[in-house]
Amino acid sequence: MPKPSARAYSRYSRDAIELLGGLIRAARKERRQTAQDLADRAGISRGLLQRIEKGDPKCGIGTVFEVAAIVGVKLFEADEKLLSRHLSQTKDKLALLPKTVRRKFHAVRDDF
Amino acid sequence: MPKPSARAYSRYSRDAIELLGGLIRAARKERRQTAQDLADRAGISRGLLQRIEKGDPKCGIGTVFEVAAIVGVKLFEADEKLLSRHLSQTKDKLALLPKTVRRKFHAVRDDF
DNA sequence: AATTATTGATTCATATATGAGTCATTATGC
DNA sequence: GCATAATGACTCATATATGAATCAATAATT
Repeated sequence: MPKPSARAYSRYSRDAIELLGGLIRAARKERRQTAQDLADRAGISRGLLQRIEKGDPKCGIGTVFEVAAIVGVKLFEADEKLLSRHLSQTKDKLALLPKTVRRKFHAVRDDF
Repeated sequence: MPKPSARAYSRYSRDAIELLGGLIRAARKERRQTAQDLADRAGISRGLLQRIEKGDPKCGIGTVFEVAAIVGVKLFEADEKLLSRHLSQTKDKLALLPKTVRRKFHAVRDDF
């Protein structure tokens, strides 16, 4: 019997996660760094690092980003300064947007 | 008594995650989409979406990326085609790198 | 102004990710 | 070729993320 129901992920998401993991692994090896060593630096277990590098969608985004940062893989192609600037810009933008959104249609009238 | 020990995240990681969450929230509002509606589409609870948009590091990377994809936030600033190409390139590169790395130094001689 | 939808912030039970450990395999350095 | 370190693939116990539900506050429509 197949497992009841895991979560479903789109192709795009899976590719992106797998790519991120692959980039991490490549970067680690280029630095000639051991999996155990990187895991230690990131404060995680070697097993978890293995799943991250393999592209497991069920890893905490915090740990993944942390590991990526350590080996120098950037998700936004932005350095620290640019990143925080972009961050505050986004916050400003959010402040302008309406605080709550309202669906345009109350219900679909299909009874005619 | 302060909580024993949560995990630590670097400034960069926190900023990156918070930025991603903010981009998601901004994109959702621009589409005039309800939090509940987006959560439904992503197959997650509204509470989890809330944490994602707020930038909680402890969310599964799969769910975060999935939500981002739904509202059109591009990871790696790459569309679907570019992403899969980059992915296979990385795989090729990994095939070339040494399968295991070896630490250069067995131990640090500090006994002199 | 009144009504109603949306959101943010909780709490709690439960599903599940993570750490620790083991084992077999393989590559590396000598 | 040998010794050994690194890796991949498991298992299991436990910490923790997630879903469900609720409530108050606030914004948006009529």
